[in-house]
Amino acid sequence: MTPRQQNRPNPARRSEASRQAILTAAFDLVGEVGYARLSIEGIAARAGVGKQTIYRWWPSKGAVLFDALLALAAQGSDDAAGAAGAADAALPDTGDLEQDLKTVLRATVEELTDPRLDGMMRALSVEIITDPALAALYAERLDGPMRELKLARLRSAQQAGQLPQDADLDLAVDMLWGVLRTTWLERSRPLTAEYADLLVRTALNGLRGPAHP
Amino acid sequence: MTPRQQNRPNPARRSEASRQAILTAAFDLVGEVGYARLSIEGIAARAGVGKQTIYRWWPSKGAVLFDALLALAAQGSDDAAGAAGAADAALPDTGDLEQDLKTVLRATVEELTDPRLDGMMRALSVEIITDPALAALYAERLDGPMRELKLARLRSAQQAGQLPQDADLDLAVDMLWGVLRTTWLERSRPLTAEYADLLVRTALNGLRGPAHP
Amino acid sequence: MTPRQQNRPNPARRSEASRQAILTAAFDLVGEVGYARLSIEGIAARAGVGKQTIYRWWPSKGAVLFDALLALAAQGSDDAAGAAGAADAALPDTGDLEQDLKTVLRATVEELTDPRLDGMMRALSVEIITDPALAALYAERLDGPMRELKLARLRSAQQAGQLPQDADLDLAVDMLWGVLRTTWLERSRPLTAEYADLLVRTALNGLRGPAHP
Amino acid sequence: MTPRQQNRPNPARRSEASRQAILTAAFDLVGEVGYARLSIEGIAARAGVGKQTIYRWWPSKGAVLFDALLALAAQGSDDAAGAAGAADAALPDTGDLEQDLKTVLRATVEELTDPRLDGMMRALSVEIITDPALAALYAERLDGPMRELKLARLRSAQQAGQLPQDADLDLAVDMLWGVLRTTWLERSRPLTAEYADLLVRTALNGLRGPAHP
DNA sequence: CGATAACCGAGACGGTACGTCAAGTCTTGCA
DNA sequence: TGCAAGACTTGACGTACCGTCTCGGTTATCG
Repeated sequence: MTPRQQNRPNPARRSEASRQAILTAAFDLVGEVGYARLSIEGIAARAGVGKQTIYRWWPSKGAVLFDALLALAAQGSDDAAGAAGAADAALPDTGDLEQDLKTVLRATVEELTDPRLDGMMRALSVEIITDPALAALYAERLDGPMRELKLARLRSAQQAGQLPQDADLDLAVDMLWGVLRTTWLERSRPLTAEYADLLVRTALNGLRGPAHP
Repeated sequence: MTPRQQNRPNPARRSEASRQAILTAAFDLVGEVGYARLSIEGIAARAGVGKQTIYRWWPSKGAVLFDALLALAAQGSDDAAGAAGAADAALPDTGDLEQDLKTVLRATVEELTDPRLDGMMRALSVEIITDPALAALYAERLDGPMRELKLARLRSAQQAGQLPQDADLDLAVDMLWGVLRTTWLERSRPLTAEYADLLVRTALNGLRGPAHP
Repeated sequence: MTPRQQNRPNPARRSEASRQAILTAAFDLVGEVGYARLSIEGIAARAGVGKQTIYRWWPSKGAVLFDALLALAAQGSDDAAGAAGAADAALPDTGDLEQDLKTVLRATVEELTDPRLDGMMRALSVEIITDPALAALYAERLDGPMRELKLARLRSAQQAGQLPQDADLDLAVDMLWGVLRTTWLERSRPLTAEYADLLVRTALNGLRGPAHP
Repeated sequence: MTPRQQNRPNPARRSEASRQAILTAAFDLVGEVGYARLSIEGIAARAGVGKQTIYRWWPSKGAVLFDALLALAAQGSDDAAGAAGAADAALPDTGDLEQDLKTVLRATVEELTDPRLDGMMRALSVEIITDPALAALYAERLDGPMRELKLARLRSAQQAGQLPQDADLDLAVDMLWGVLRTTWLERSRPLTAEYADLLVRTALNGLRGPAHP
């Protein structure tokens, strides 16, 4: 028997309408007022919901944001390359690794430039930085699946001989998307398609192995 | 004539003791209770200072944290490699770029593992993500000088023929320290000396190799 | 035709077990946590009953308390002199009015000193003060019958020539029990048998007519 | 040295305007919406004051009501016979005890008939019934002084030979005003001037007559 | 005698108010 | 005037209950 958590509300009786309203309100509000002025009371009011309905189902503001993003991902599962792409999606694989990566990173740049997604992602980032539990959840549910897609594309390239057999693919992912993420978070330089291209070129060089051993 | 700010208190009459007490209290508290529970009132109380004394000299909690880190950097200016190293410091230059970078990144890993610095840096990161003005200040006063040191070391290697003339050194810095930063912020994997080494090796490959093969 | 209330539950199908459990829980809880912390949710939980079962049969918290006291009275109908004595009981009538009244008021003092009854009566008093409808119900169902018993005893004394024919017996009841009640409610002095005795002596004097016309 | 309470706010810096606004708002609101719907938030909002300002200076809603009534008493100190009469006031003393008492009790009836004072007094009564600490405060600060005035008048009558030397004057006060209070609280009969007169006549009989015949 | 309507337990829901914490502003009195 | 102290308004926190409203699951008549 699967162990049951006790004292928890019964998910079977959960109001789907309220859940949707809350996630939508959270997403809308974070885009309108930003993270600093985002409040649970505000979300509840906007969603036309009692505060307790939020506290009943989510442990923290961050968890709500997280679910809002998850819902967004599930909804927009057609956009294979989307940062919030669904689990069954796949990165493009035309055989040309560099070109494919550029396509994907340009799309990511596009997303992070959209003010609503920018606000949402920043808010979630703050929560993740602050709350290790949420960070773990994020790693498992959002970052994990996404990373798997990326790794799959790189493995495909590896099998095609475009990357060395001993390349650290995990690190490759960090280099490509991690750098992009830091640059965006710290606003250290404008995010452009050119920047994405440069990133891909340089990182791939590093992975292809020593040019001058 | 330098443009004058009006309605501002007179810095000449500022109490240095209070300033020091506030910065110390901020640093201590962020290490003890974390960012989420850090409050201006708490800092003022710990510093034995009126709240107004904080509001008089700093525009936001983030600005206090920022100054606290600046003070820390100034104080520990002997540690050339420290993330908080002073402006006149320099990165080690033994002629062996890879080894030097490993040394520096290992030191950075060390710092980010220290709970007090970890707390402080996370707190500041949150503020920077949220507040573009603070991000700009950070870029100018802390990240900028540090980046200059890093660029200097890379330029030195470039002149020594260890890096191509057309290598994008700014991007190199992003790849090395930016990846480290993301990994730390998201706790996506444990920060170790080995990870630092791997990072250096791979990134240098990317820079050394032909960008346009 | 007797007009029927519509939309009301069918009393025939009412669960007696639940009714008893609710009244018992209400009585126990008011004794344990006091009026201020008494809640319908608490009563329902303690009684192992759904909230709706309370709302279905009682219009307010006060009404529950009222019924709880009524049930108590019906249950303890042997104690003729009890404040919660049953309808068919009678006050003692030995022929000695003063002595009989002292007996009854001492018993009342005894009851109001019992912590559980004290809590219950205070709670009910609060509801009565606040809610005129409940006050009317109380007057009709609890205070009324009790008052009738008291009046009966006084009338008996009147017929025995122990009280003037024109004495206002209603006022006499107020003077005896009303004063006791106020003293108890306001805790303005300790409730003792001696106090009861003094009360009886003095009030009877007032009723026996002018000593110095 | 008088012992000082610690951790308490400094009364010297208290805002008199806020204090007045709160007491006025409490009095007005209790008259408008009644005790059941009276809330601290409501009082704060009506007074244009932060909730914390109420919690800073009063321990409970009852304490606010108490002070509101005290303020009312101090303000209306001219009305010597008022239930809220000031400490230096005195009951009328024309030499005719019965007439004087009728005058005073009629005035009390008048007050308790005023909807605003009725609401206020009911609210305070509920709090007093519930909270022994407030009951003690009430006894000391409001009921005590008032009772002293009443006792003074009765003592004067005693010296004039209108009451026996061994009459229990405290009980006399209970009989006169206590009965009135219970009748009012329980709404057991309409409060009229006639009722007040009857009460005075009967109670005085009890006191004048021989306690031990 | 099986359907079908009701009560019942449980508890999710939109709300109101609670009492607390902290934000940022303002005032007072000391140095 | 800078400062410590702290009272002020504001607003959000997370909790407790309110009274209403489903949900399945027993009963317990009635067709």
